[in-house]
Amino acid sequence: MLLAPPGAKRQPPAPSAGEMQRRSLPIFQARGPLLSQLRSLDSAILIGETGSGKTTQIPQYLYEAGIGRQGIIAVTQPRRVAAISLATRVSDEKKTELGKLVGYTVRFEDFTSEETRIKFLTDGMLLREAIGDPLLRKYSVVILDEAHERTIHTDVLFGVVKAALKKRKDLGKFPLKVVIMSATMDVDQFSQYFNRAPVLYLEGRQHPIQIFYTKQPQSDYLQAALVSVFQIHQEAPSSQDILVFLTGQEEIEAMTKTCRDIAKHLPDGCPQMVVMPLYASLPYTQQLRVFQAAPKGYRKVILSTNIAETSITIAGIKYVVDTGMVKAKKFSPESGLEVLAVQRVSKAQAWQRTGRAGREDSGICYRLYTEDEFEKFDKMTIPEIQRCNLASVMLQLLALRIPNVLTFDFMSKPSPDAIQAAIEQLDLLGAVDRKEDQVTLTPLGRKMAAFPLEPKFSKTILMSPKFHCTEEILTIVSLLSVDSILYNPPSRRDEVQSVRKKFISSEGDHLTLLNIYRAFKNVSGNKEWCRENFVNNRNMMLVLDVRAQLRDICLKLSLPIESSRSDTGNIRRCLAHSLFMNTAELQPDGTYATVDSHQLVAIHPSSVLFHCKPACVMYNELLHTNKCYMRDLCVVDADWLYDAAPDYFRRKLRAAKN
DNA sequence: CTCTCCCT
Repeated sequence: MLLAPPGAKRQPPAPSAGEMQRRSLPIFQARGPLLSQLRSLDSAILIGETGSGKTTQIPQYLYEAGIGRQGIIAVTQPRRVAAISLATRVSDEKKTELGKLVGYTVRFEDFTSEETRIKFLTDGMLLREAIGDPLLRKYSVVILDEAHERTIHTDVLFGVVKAALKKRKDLGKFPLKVVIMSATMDVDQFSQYFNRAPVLYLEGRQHPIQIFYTKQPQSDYLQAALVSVFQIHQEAPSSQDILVFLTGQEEIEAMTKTCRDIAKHLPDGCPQMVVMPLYASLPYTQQLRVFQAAPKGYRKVILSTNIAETSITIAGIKYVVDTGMVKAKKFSPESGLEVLAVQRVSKAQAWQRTGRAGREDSGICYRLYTEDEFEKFDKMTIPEIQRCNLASVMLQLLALRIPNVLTFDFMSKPSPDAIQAAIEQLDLLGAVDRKEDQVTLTPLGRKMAAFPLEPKFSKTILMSPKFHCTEEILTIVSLLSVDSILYNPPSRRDEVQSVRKKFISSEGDHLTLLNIYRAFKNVSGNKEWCRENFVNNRNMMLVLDVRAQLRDICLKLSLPIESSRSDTGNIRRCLAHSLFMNTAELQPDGTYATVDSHQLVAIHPSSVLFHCKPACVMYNELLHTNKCYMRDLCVVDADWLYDAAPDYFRRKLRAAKN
């Protein structure tokens, strides 16, 4: 043997069992090429299916190879639970305590320290950090994972990291490296966008899944799903569970009932069946039931929305039944309306659903559409950034000091109409100045950007000291910025109504919610009270966290925090300052029309004002489903609206005269 | 006479 070169280290100890396990992953093959690429280049695209181990291994490879030791390696995730569980797993693999070398940051939870070098965080969290530091100077490497999901935050981050990378290169210090990790989609688009970054492909470890299409197109996907479930049920061993993808709560509850009824009258020798609904607004304890194994001799049938596509993973699913339908939001910039409609899934989404059958073993997927129909599905789901109101995004870009937000380098550009509509909304709220195609943030706008909220909510908070009702506005905004705290099981409607009566305010939903919050605080957040009053305890706990965070921001901005106590007029006057563009008037024929565009709208049946006919209302949002519904309403005096935004209403009056 | 889903 040759002499070791000077300074060479001694032979490293033999790899441990855990280390051998890590080396056996298929991704280990990609280690060399990836590291040499990232030593010489700024960015790389990594394509690999779930199960390739890329998310847990790549950050460790980079760290172990000493790439980016001078800073932190960030790994973003679209979901909180993913960020938390990945950090836990990687810190276990490194045999370190969570929060030391490996940590995570999500809203309300920060498990990092001075020592942290690998940090998992939600994409929304990194975006928020970027407002304080657009160059992301803490980070040496940013890994954007699950990029194919194209969440609105990931899409904005694409532009933010691309700009930061260039700027840091131009400055000639702390180079930033960017890794985009995605499933097998969008590859060319990613590479093009990141200056023709090289693409590495990784092998996955999926189990084989057999796919069956229907021979004929199905006119009734619910009927088809029902037939499929019971066909599988009569043929397959009872230990094999079924996951059915449907579109919404109502549909799922109805189907659950039908399945249970049919299951009662099955022929002898047929296994028993447990049917479980699954959707986001279901109380947490009921969601947890889908993880429990069914008793022996029983088959588990889960009827789910797209929550089971990515957010919730259930073990032991052998069969997936895909109706090919999904309920999703579309944005029409012309009308400025968000439309929630049942529509076809994309091919990418269909593959995601199919994959849910092969997580531990081979699986079977029944697609309730023909192969020809499938071929006509869109390749990808339209990125969220092209389907949403952009007011928040534009405010964030302005806060990031992007030179010209109107020409921001999006990977998939939203329509100019959507961008204009967002700027218009910010202008009405007083957040921006517009001069010859230049949009800049006002001091008010900069304060608004400090809140993790929709601009109209931040505006209300900032106006509240003037009305001496900041305590109440903080509560109302918190209640409105989480999923509904009200649990409305359709089968117990009468019970819900009678129990809720005591909280109802004739002034509308905002004050009704405030009453419920106050009652909840009076019993110190009692769980039993929540159950009895059909209040979603988990969401209510979230409200407390949100409120505390918003209150902190108010204190940092030195806002005086007062309570209006029983004066509800002041609260509504304050709300008018941010909802004045969302108002509707009662017409002689008993319908409502918006003041802004004379759109025909209706009061949503979930509103406490549903059976009332106030002359003038303001609402939080319009949602187009069967009808165009106003959600979360508040009774308002026309005079207050005029006081809140005189210019706006003067313009409206002038437009009406012409 | 009713609300896919995630996130700061």
